[in-house]
Amino acid sequence: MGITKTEGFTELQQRRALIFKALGHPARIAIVEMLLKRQSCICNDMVEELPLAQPTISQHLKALKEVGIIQGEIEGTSICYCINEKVWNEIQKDFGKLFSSYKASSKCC
Amino acid sequence: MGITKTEGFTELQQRRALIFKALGHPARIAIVEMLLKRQSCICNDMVEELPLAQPTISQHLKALKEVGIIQGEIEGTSICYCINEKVWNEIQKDFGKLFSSYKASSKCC
DNA sequence: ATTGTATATCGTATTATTGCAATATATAAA
DNA sequence: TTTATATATTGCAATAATACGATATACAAT
Repeated sequence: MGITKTEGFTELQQRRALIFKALGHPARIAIVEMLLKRQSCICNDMVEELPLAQPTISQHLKALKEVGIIQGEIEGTSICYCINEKVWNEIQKDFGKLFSSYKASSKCC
Repeated sequence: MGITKTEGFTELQQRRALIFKALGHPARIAIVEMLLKRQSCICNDMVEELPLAQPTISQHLKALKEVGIIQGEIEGTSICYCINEKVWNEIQKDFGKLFSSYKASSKCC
């Protein structure tokens, strides 16, 4: 139905899914990569670097902002985006835990 | 348009986006978590544990299999799924690199 | 052969996502 | 005030994703 069922899943599972989903688009990956590379924030630079129209990029920025991965600050006539340190660290920690919980096994496959 | 533009993005950006997207649903997170917890593989167990119908779960398993995160093996009348060790380690490494490339900065925001 | 069990696939209704043109908004500069 | 620049929002068309009933497939047991 296009609608995602949430009942029956834990809060953590839902949160993880939302974060992964937010990063599940090449444009949003590219945006995050830009913000990681230049510690200083950007904005119109993204519109010039990415192969998408300005409204589309604005839309992707909004999606990343909604889950807390990035944040923006007005700076004159432009807007300065950057990684949200707190959220980023939380994600890094949680994903690290998730990925390292794997123990190889010959029990199957 | 519902269709994702790929031209203009690197192979790595696209690969990362596909992995994140594959994990961007609570059911698929739950499936991966089950496979992480029990080293031994599962199958019908997922249908019994998850709050979704069997065809829906089969669909989610397919999505995870398509990006290589999990793999299945026929075992009599049932199918035994498990994490794909090689792919999992690759993802862990790449994501680790991505997340650790962040350097906090007071240059903005 | 028939029955039961386990999965996958098909078809389809519903909703979400993507992309962009047009437009609105806001600030800075002239 | 007018103009230019930077972003966001709206509206919409096209496509993808989600969920599930119905059905197909495959094997095991009787």
